[in-house]
Amino acid sequence: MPGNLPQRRTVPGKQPGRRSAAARPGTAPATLGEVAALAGVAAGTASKALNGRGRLRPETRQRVLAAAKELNFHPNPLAQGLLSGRTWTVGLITTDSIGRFSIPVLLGAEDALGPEQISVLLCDSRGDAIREQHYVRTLLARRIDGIIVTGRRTDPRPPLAGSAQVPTVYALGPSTDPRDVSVVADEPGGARLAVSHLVDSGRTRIAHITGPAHHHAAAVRADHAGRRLTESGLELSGGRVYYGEWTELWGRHAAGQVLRADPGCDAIFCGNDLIARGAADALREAGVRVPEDVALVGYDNWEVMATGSRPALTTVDLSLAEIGRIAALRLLDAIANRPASGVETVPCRLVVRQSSIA
Amino acid sequence: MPGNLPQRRTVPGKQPGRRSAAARPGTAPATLGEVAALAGVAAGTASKALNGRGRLRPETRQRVLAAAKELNFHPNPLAQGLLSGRTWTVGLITTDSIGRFSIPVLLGAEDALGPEQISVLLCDSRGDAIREQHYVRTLLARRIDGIIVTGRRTDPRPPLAGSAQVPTVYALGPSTDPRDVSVVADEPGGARLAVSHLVDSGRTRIAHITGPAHHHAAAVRADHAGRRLTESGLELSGGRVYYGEWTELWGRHAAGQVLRADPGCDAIFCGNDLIARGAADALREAGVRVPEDVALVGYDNWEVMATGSRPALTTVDLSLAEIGRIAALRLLDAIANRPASGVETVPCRLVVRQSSIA
DNA sequence: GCAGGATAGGAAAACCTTTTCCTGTTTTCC
DNA sequence: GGAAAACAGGAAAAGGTTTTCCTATCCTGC
Repeated sequence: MPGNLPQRRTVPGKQPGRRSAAARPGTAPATLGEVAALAGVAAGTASKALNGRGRLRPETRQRVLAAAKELNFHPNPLAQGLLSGRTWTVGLITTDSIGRFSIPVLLGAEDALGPEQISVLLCDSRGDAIREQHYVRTLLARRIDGIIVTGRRTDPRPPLAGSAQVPTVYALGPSTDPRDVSVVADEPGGARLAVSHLVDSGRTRIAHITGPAHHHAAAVRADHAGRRLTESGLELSGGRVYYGEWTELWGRHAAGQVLRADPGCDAIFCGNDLIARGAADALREAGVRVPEDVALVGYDNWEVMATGSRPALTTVDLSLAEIGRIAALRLLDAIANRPASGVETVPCRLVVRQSSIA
Repeated sequence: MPGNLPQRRTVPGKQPGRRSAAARPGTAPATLGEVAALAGVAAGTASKALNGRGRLRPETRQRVLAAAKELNFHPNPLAQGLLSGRTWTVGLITTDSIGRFSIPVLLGAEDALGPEQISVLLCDSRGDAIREQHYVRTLLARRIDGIIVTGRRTDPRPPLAGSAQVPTVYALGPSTDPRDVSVVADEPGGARLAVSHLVDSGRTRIAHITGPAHHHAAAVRADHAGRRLTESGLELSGGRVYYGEWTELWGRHAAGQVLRADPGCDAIFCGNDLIARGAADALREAGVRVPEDVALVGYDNWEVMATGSRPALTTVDLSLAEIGRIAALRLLDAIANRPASGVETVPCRLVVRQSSIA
């Protein structure tokens, strides 16, 4: 009974099947030389046939192609990389361990990189500068072709130390260095979208509850929400922005404050979906109907939160996948020596659900 | 007009700075030859010095080390890989686009792989078998050292097609083939943990609300919750398991059903945190106090859900990071030709919060 | 019949590192 | 003082692919 060995087999050299790793019966991947031998040509010729270069008889080319197919040949990317200086790999460094924001960005990036046969190495710095440095070094040592930096905050961040050695693009949170390439959400536009929606549906006493004032996202959204109100000749309900936390708890508290400050308030724009959800709960429990009495708009379009809320939340979608996709395109540009710089903005999208339908 | 071609130009050699990719002034990474030249030795000798092999005078070794440091030398992993047949890269294929389950697994795996200098290539199949096949082929073509397969479901899944060619470990959702290596959560133990907690705190009329009966997780949790009750001489409140959806909506509905079926019910064990959260809301709105009147235990420890709930949820943590870590260790074993097989179980952990504290 | 061009494909270098083998040189011991 | 052993480091091959250069064949036109 052969093939019944206890699977040891380290044996690097000697044997024809020499890869020590995948010791399964699985044949070691075919090499170009083997393809060439089967087709009866030289290795160089086989390379030309497979890559469509050089001058070959169609017949010869076919023979090589057939041999390659028969042996299930795939060129060893390590050898290719050694010559071309490219690895067809990019690193994605994120500070967002939960993945709430970075995963959609990653998926979008993959969509753009996949057709280029580029894979993504995911590195989670967990918000730790030391880990980030470590990952940058690791990625550089691996000779990756480029780096995408992302995170869960939209605040500008200092450039990646060491990123001068390789094309780098910042997604969602821009670099503080204007010479870097950054792709971010159109936060001002998102805030205007939300407020416009409320104003257009006839609301006039609109409050704004949001996260910590020192968070870029909170500040920008509040700023532009205010401006948009002013443009319609309106003022913030309660006369101020309710800054706090990005939590449901704060949403509940703040909704109460809003109602006390302005019992006639007919809409609340919340800085994120958690806050909006908290507000929805507090309003319902205070006997205020949503959306009939008070319309509610959130931000982020965090599906499970927005659809789990009662009622389901109208909210601003950051188009994270699109941000990732465009970041990847810019990275491809930089890799191909078409460098750019500056901040590119991706529009947000309003997703209308029950919480704002009058 | 030469050099003005429509961008074909691969141009490997010729120029001193030959890497077309990182065209920044950033110097191309130093090669071993350059280090050797600076140290005044042959390349082979430099290699020995840096890798601690061969017989060298300490002085020579130091000279090489110093040169390497000065040039910031890192060996080109492509050349190393070409020789060793390893890429120090593993693929992680997930079906969980949201990342709720796969990201913690990934982080745990990274913790185990990092010290081995192994990086993770993330591939999101988005639950599509075609994409999955595509990714497997891509990973194999890249000569990755191994694959970890994970997802958001705990149901056994068919083995990865083509995985015979490379060490593979299944995390969270096991392979249906018992010869494969799988690392899963101890679902029976988790369910028992939850019920034991309720029983130990004096609850006797315990209901169970969970997801679809055809989901492995729902079935197993329900089964073992029931057994644990039987062991204490108790029966399910309502006399049956409330199967439904993994949603808050179902949690709210079902909580109402539970109360109608057994007004004396004093605890509900829910199949996940969304359901538990829905139940918490429904109970509160029905004037039932949690945990005083009815204790509540969820499952999954989805932080934002469990802590956002009123009251915060006691819940079963799947130890996802630990599952990822162990899966990575098993993969390292397989890569090092210490193959194993079968399903390994990782204990769950009860996280106690307000919803169950009497 | 032959010069010269077009064609087809082979040979070899290059990429970078590791490892094996081998050659000098120094030391040790009698 | 000389033989053998120990030591230090160089030379070269290997690994798989791509590209460049070169040779051999076949035409074409005279």
